[in-house]
Amino acid sequence: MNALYHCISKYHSIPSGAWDALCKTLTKVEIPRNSFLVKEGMVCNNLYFLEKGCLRGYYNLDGKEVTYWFGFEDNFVTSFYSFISRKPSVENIQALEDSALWSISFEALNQLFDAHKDLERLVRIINEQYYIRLEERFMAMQFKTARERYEQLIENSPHILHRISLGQTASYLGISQETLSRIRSQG
Amino acid sequence: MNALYHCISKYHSIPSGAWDALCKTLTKVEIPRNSFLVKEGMVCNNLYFLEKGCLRGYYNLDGKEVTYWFGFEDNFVTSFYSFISRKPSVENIQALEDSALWSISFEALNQLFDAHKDLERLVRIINEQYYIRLEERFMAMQFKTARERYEQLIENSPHILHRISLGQTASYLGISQETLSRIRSQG
DNA sequence: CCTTTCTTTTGACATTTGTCAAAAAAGGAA
DNA sequence: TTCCTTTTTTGACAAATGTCAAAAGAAAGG
Repeated sequence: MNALYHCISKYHSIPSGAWDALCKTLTKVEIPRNSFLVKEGMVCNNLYFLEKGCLRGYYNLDGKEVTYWFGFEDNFVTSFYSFISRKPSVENIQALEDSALWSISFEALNQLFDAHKDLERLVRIINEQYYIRLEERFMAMQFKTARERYEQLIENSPHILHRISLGQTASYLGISQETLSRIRSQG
Repeated sequence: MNALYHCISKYHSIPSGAWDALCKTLTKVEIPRNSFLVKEGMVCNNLYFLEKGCLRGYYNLDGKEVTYWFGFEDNFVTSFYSFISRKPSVENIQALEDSALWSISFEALNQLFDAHKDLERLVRIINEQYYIRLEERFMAMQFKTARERYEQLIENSPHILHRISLGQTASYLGISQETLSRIRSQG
């Protein structure tokens, strides 16, 4: 759990009592490549911390898989809409590599919030940071060309290019695989 | 402040002590049409609740104004990135109509969080709901055509069409004004 | 090493959307 | 009303990106 502790400390320092309580409720989850953490139609009851491996979030649109999100080491992962609203997920979360995660249920997390104000603050702050990241991606999507978005990806998330296939990267960028292939070969 | 009280009650019920404390720190702000609540380059120190009127968030990209957000009655408004990170805003927030808002500073809000756990919970929950909305818009932007996004706008936010000019609506949808005009005339 | 499968590249062409310029329409002020 | 300004529409054309199909390349298994 060192990775988790190190990760959350960057957002907000946690008293040891709260950390201990958190540790007690965390469950380790290991899933093999290609298996699913969340499937559409099911309520996602857990928030995860990805310790090792790599995941993607995608949904089905007109028979196509649309990837809109990747998770790597030290990322928090969940089907956010489902986890928060307690409604069935519209998305799937799949392991792209053998992965190891720490899991906490919605219920347990909310109980922790009642008991440990610092944990609620931590999550508030993390949510805010994730909001800002989504906002950045949103703006890029709305106002930049395919090539600019690709260049921004090289700049900001080069690890994606190393660990993710071209087709899925293209989907993530909101362009077709062929277009990305052409951009990459200096088209 | 009735509108604010009614609005936040939908998210989380607030004890009267916390509500009183909040009221004491709120300042009323009234700004005329076309004036600015936030200008790029300045740190946005306040979170606002829009009681009356209408605002837009936009930034300048290659000499063009790119509108990516509108605020109406009962919306919370701020330059989120700047408010959270305490760095200069990259965006402008401008009144499209004469507007009335309630304002709270970053500092005052964080002091309230220390004193009233329920207020921090409220904000956490509101943040989560706003995250979900942004996620929806993001997905629409990434994977739907201009026409589909317009139809989704009619469905979800018809008030935008009534109160916002065509050019700004087009920008919000991530398309040119001409394209939106053509879509609207059944192109 | 060979075969099979999956991923990436390439070509030809269609579609969507953007850009520029001008005309038309709508709205405000005197 | 009449003039002036802003917004919206229209046309012609260009650029960006998607789609389909096939070929080339890379990875995996036996």
